[in-house]
Amino acid sequence: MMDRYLLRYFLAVIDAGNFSRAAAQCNVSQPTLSVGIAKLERQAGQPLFHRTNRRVELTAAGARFATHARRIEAEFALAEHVVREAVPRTTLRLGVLVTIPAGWIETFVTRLGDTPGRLPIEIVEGRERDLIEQLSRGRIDVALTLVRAESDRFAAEPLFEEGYALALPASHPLAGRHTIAAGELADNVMIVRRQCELLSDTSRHFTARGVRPFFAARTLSDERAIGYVRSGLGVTVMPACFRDPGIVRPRLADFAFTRTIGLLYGAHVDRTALRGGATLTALADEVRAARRGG
Amino acid sequence: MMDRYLLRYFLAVIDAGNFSRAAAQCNVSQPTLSVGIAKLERQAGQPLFHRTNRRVELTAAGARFATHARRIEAEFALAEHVVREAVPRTTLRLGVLVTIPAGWIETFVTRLGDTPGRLPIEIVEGRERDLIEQLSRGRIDVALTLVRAESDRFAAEPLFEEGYALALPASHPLAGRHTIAAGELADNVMIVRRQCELLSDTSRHFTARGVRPFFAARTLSDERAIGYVRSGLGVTVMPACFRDPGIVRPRLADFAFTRTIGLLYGAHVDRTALRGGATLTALADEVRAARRGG
DNA sequence: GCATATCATAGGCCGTGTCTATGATGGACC
DNA sequence: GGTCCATCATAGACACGGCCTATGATATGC
Repeated sequence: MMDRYLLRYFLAVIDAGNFSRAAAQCNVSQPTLSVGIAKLERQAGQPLFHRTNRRVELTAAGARFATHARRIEAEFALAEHVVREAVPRTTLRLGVLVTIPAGWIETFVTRLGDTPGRLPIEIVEGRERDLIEQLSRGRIDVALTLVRAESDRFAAEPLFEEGYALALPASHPLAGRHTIAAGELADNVMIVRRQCELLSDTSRHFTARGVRPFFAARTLSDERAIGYVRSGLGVTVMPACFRDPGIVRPRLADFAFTRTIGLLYGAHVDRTALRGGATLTALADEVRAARRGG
Repeated sequence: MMDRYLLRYFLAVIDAGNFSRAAAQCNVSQPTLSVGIAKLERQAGQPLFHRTNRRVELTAAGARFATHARRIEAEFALAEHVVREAVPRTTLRLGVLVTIPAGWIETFVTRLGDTPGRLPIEIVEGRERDLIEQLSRGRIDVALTLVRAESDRFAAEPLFEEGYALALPASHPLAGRHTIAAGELADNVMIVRRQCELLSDTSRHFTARGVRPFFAARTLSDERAIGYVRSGLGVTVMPACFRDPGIVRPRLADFAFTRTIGLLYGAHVDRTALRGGATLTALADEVRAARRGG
């Protein structure tokens, strides 16, 4: 496995023009450097230098390799430098729970263009556990996701709390009702939102009440689920925040689950610095506004 | 000095999520990986992971470092790959002797745009010895420079031979003459072309004939030298190929030096492949045409 | 409170990168 | 043509350090 010190030998030979000077430059003896280059060539599978007496010249393979070797060394130097100095992040990596309406994020991103002091943004979608994992890996900086009382692993900023509700087509016989019991939906075809954080609870709720529906669709997208509902394919249960002209959202009786949506901050980020930039403030405002007005 | 294996440990921890799984992934024991990370952190000057029991999370420094670590690993993989496979060069790196008229190269580059099968080109200027060094280092592929009989280090393709001549302003008293002896220029102010491959020979030629002129300018650019001559600042000696409306080029008596201009091919390049592409053919044609017509 | 998971520490083994010493080869120079 | 000097390659010894097993410290979960 090609090691770094071999690259330094290699580059030194290129720069110095011969093995002896290269060895001196690397603070090793000439034989050491010689076996090093030999080892590198063995690993490369072919000679990297043409040894004529009096001087060495790169072979074609050596010339190709040199470009990458230099880049690697430069990147090492940069890495060693950057790990010490606190360079501010240039992009905000935002995780977004899949069960948050896509429209909110679209609006947020659209309006972000006008926000002064905004950061370039990078969005990563995922389920709750995906986002938590990405957050702990340092792959994202902030997650717009569920905030749970028991999750104290990350600094949390709750934005709103909401319940879950049925989603029926506007033409559904029960569309005018305010609250509907599970039993009343016994004959209804249903749609499974596979990404839902409450999937098993919902399933349990119905089976416990003797309702074992046929599932007309299993989807990972809430937008498609809404489309199916609107078209009359079936009904489903979704977070209350999802609204659409073609569907109604009556309560499901005795289904008291709620969720709190908010921001979770990765352990590696400077939270105040992120809030200082207007980006996250804009996101929080947008989410709250969408929740109220949606 | 941060070694490659430490980077692999580091990245494995990020990917695996904890030290034990990372160690397994690297085929080392957990303690080995543990001391490896500790070593890396000591070299980095600060912790890269937040160790809470149950899991590890990247620190801010760790997150910054991770980007570069991944890039380095990717580049290593690429280097190992590229050194084996013969990927054709995508650019032709051309060295050009500084004492070759800039206009030739400009015309060549301009016309190259129309040449089918051309390679993107990258030009490196330098004196003869600079180009030879770059060529042997594999930094350039071909050099348009002096071809000497005794230089058999590189494959050579001569294009033309020429002498050297005086350069006088068109208004100079001796401008009409075909040949001028050094002694006739005793009172003339001269211009030193510092980059000239024949500088010392020229100087010797004059001093040997008792001419010790005042030097009005020392320049590294032939175009500026011509400008000085044209403006009447002084006279100089240049390769015969330099022409300009404002100057005349009489011979310098008993100055029999000539030079052969041609292409030198780096040891690392596949010469036939390069000629196969139309780029070098175009260059050779252009140089010969400029020489004839110039 | 025991079982289980985590990462850290200690001490010894051994691979390998390093050294010095020497050889092989090919100009340069008289 | 023989000597000198430069080049890179090879051989054998040393020792640093990366690796192991064994054990400890600490927190979580049933």
